[in-house]
Amino acid sequence: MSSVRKIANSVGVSVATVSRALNNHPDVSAETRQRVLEAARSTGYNPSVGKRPTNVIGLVYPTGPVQAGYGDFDSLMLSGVVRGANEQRFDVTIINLDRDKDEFESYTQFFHRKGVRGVVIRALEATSVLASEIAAEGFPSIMIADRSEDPRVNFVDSESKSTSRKAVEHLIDIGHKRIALAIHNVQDSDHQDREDGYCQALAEAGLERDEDLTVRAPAGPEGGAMMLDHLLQHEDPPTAIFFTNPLSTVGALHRCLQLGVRVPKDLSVIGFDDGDVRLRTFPNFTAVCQDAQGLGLEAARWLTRSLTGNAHHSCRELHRTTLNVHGSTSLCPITGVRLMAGNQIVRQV
Amino acid sequence: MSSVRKIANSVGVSVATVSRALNNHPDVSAETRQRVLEAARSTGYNPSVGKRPTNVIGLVYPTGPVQAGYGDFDSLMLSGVVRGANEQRFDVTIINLDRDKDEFESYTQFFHRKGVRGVVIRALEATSVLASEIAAEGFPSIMIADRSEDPRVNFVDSESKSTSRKAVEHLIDIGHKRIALAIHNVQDSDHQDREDGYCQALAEAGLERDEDLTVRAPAGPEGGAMMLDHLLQHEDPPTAIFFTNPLSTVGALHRCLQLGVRVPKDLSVIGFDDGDVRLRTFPNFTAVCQDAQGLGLEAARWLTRSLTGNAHHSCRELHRTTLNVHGSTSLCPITGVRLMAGNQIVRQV
DNA sequence: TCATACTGCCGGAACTGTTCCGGCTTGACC
DNA sequence: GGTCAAGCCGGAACAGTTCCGGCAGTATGA
Repeated sequence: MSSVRKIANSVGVSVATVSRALNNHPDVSAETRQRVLEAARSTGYNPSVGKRPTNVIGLVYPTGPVQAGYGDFDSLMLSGVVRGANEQRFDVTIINLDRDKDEFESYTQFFHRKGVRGVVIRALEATSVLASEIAAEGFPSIMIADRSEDPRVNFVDSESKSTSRKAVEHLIDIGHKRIALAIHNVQDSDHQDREDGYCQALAEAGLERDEDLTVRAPAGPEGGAMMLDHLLQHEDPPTAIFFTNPLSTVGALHRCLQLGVRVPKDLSVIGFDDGDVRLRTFPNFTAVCQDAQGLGLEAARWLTRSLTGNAHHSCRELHRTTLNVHGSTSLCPITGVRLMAGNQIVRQV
Repeated sequence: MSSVRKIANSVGVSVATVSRALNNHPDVSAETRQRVLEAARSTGYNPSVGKRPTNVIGLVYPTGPVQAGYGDFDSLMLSGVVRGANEQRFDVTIINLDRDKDEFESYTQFFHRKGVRGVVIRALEATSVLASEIAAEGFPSIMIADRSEDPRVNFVDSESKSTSRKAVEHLIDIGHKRIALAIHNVQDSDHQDREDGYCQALAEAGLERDEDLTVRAPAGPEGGAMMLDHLLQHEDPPTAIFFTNPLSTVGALHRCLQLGVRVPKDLSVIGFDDGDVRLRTFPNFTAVCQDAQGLGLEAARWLTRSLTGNAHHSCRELHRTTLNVHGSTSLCPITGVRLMAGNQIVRQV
């Protein structure tokens, strides 16, 4: 077991200096600090008050305080993390990196100062680099809601390709042939998955993909409405649309009600959901659902098991998503709906 | 400053015994433990590793791991708590009481073991007693999203009476006279406030309250639909309804779309919202909005300021709510809508 | 030129709290 | 009455942090 005194001996300084170096106090020369940190890293130093190891994991938000605006997702994920940590009697502390992590401090050093033995990293945009850096230091960590090419990075992510495919297959099964894809215009692995699932289902059924039936817009209700308008203005409009974002789906369904497009009689709609959004719209929409709570649960469970010694080496898990069928999908209509100038609706074969 | 050695001296035992008593180890007699705990309480003992006080507050969930199912509320509140704690550079750790609090352990003792200097208590059902007990021990604490008669209890709660009143006044201003109240059938201070606001607005305008226009049902979409049906079956149905729960409002709006009742042309609806639910329905509904994030922010801000010495004595704050007008309210129709047998809609004067 | 003062860096010691080990007392049992 | 076990407690050794003072090097001023 490593301790400040051991490190002090091996480096040839006093325990006071070791403590200062570890806690980022100014009164240490850069050269001494480096030697101490190196010794701490190589001996796997883990601070402990008294003797008891402190059973706390951190939930790390990379950018500022926890962001709102992700709907239920964060709440559910947090709930899962807390439950997962519970199983091994761990507590959860919320850490935000950019508040008081010193620039010259290593992640390991920082997390030790915070008194956590491991961290769950909430993936936002471009968190992958961060996760790689932390993993490279060897600090126990797992990223949640994103994946990484880096083999050292542990993660739990949603796998939405197969369910996206299943969603489109569902539409094909009930007779739809012109199926549109309305996608968030950001290129990440998640959205690539959804597009891939869409393509696979079409190919499998022997349907040609019509590039005109793929539209992109920012996530959000306005984007959803815009994409709907655009698709319905096509001279041979789709009879079904697959939206890859919850709020886009909401916007599109609202727009349908405004225009008088009857869902699902005139048009079938499948969306995405993280939480309960699909149950708030009219009609409730058929959706590919991510299990946000399950992600949190698995991540925290793996991390705490790994810390208590009873876990496998790495975790690179793709969590399954489910297709929940509600009232926004039904048999392909004989007459499709087309949107004309002046927001006029015409039904045509 | 109090320490284990001071306490050991004053009680007349060894530091080892003090530590054991404080940490709930078995090898201490009940009598000794009592004397130690009493000394710790009276001297305001606060454990510290080394010298530095640990700047962490706890977010306490009384029953088990954090519950999902409150929609955005918890996510937003948490976000607020973290931001509020940020200002004084505090961290937040999530604590669930019924996991590892020993039965014979005081709350103070438990929280010290967890290493937090103060707690924010998330009010669920009947948390008021808990908050009183913690306050009685003198541990720094504040309850969030509920209020208490106990003068020792600090809290931040929503004040929904005045805005409920404003909501009903809004309906009266645009010509409505028969305004119904659809309320969650649980009697707590919060719902009492909403009912009081309703009554005050009616009284102020010289309108008689019709008891037939008050209905109660469980919170949730089904309850909302039931209440809507019941009200519209009245021989002299209301032209506007005030719902005091977000999900009830959702259910009622869905039911309107099913029945062909046009909102707001046939019927005006005002609901409640904690987060973004009002923006998910069609039409988006006019709502009395609680600022969940603001509650969290204020609570954590007060607590951390109080802990760092720059705060007033107690906090008994009622946070303001706001009336957000959306598309579910408009001028009182000349012909009202009545629901007949067989779900037939008739319009009558 | 030399005394003085300041700054950067570090060590000793004193402080915080926890746990191991051993000892004392008490009571039960053969 | 001897023995054993359990309950309770103290000493000491452990964990890490911080205060205070010292040492060296450098700048400053008479």
